Amino acid sequence: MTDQLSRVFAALADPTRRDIVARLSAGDATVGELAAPYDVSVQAVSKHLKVLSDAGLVSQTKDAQRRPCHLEAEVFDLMTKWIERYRRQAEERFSRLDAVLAAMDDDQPNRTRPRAQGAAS
Amino acid sequence: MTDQLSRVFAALADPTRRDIVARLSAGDATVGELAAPYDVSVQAVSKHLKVLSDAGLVSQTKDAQRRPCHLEAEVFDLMTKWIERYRRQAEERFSRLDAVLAAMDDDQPNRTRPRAQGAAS
DNA sequence: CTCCTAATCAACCAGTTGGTTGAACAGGAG
DNA sequence: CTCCTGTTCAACCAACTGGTTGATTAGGAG
Repeated sequence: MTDQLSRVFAALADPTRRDIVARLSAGDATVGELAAPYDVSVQAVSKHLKVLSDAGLVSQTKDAQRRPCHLEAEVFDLMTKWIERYRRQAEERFSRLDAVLAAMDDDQPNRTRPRAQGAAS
Repeated sequence: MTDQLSRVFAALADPTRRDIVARLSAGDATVGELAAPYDVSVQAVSKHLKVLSDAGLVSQTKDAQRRPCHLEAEVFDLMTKWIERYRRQAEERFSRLDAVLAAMDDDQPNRTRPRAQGAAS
């Protein structure tokens, strides 16, 4: 799982990590602050933050002993782009199919419909 | 990992599964057709399809022995909504911080700035 | 009916994941 | 210096993942 997109999706597949992202979207926070609401160890949260930061979703800076965490929102674009590409493609296919079916109905109302496979590349 | 959002993110964390989604966005396909390009067994691809269909990303119908797979694009909205929510929130926070910094500059041009953490983009 | 094809089920294996505990490190505070 | 705080490192464990092979089911073709 070497590529960033995989790391980003994998990072967000965990509810605790999504929750951490949600809280960081409201403002930076230290590891301890982030760990407080959960009944898992600070070490576990530290691991979650490592996963998030390996995915490029979070960055950490130094402030004495503290490591304030900051959300890197740009990485979201990577996902959004990927998602939008295929959603748009799928939707276009639907409308094309609809058009074809409509044309066929106009043309020969009683013909059986083809399987919706024709647009495969 | 019970909730659907987790299942969707986890499903897309695998490059092979993302590739399958990409191909299905161009048109429906059978398990065998989907397995052909990869050098893994058909069983492995069948497992990938189970993961995708458990996530609600893919549905399978029956056509004799064949199981044509179809992409369910609506599930993408679930992700997009989640992503957009927190990205927007984070971006609003940035602009608010920018406003604060601007106000400070107007007020006392020579004061040292707080750590420029928020505006880093 | 028998044979072939498409797909899934079942058992197994190596590697990863999310958690634990205990030790270590870095940096103020007394 | 010593102590306390915040965080990470290291080793370990149970559960899950992505892959394999072999058996099984479902359905058309001869």
